Amino acid sequence: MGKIILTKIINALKKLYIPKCALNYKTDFQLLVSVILSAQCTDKQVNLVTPKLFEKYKNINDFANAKLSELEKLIKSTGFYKNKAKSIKNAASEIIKNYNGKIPDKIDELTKISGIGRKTANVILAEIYQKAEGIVVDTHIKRLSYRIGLTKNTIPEKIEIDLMAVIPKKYWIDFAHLLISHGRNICKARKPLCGKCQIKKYCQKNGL
DNA sequence: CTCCCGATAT
DNA sequence: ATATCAGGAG
Repeated sequence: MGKIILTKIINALKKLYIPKCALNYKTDFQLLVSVILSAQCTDKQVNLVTPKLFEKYKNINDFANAKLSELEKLIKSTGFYKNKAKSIKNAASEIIKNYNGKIPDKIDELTKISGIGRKTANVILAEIYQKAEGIVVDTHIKRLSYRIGLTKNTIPEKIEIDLMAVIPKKYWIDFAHLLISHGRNICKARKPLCGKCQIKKYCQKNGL
């Protein structure tokens, strides 16, 4: 599986999807909040709770001063709500305290913040700063990368290293968006629609 | 490795 | 009834 195949896959997917984030947000910190909420939860479900959430908490200071019980109530339907509420409040406080309220633009600084891991940090860098220090590896990218044959690893950090080795850096951000779209629409976790798959000929499973 | 955890599809 | 969803911490 070389870089030439990767380019073909990316070009084929570009004809099907617009490489774009599906989370609804207006400010940088709203994006950060949405990404934390999206852990083990669909973007659709996140977009259902954020309008009321961002109405109550207007900015990073509001989130830093939020009452956990109130925050939990508003994000409950996204699951893991106690952890997520703490993560959001903590991220707001740490960014105000250590970064003067501005979200860091380096992955090492982002992942130091409790509640922000490698996947969340990669999304934040891509969305806010159009910058890629790594590649987003979420559940879709993990699944599709394995099925297509881009990696034999199952640990996200190792998958990320494998992907960085074969994907030209200028495609890192689009690659993640495109694979996630294809994962949602065709290459589903439970019942993949291989008969409708437009990149089947590049896939190691090739319809199975 | 386990725990966190609600909504939806199968 | 069970698997899955733009995961992360201990």
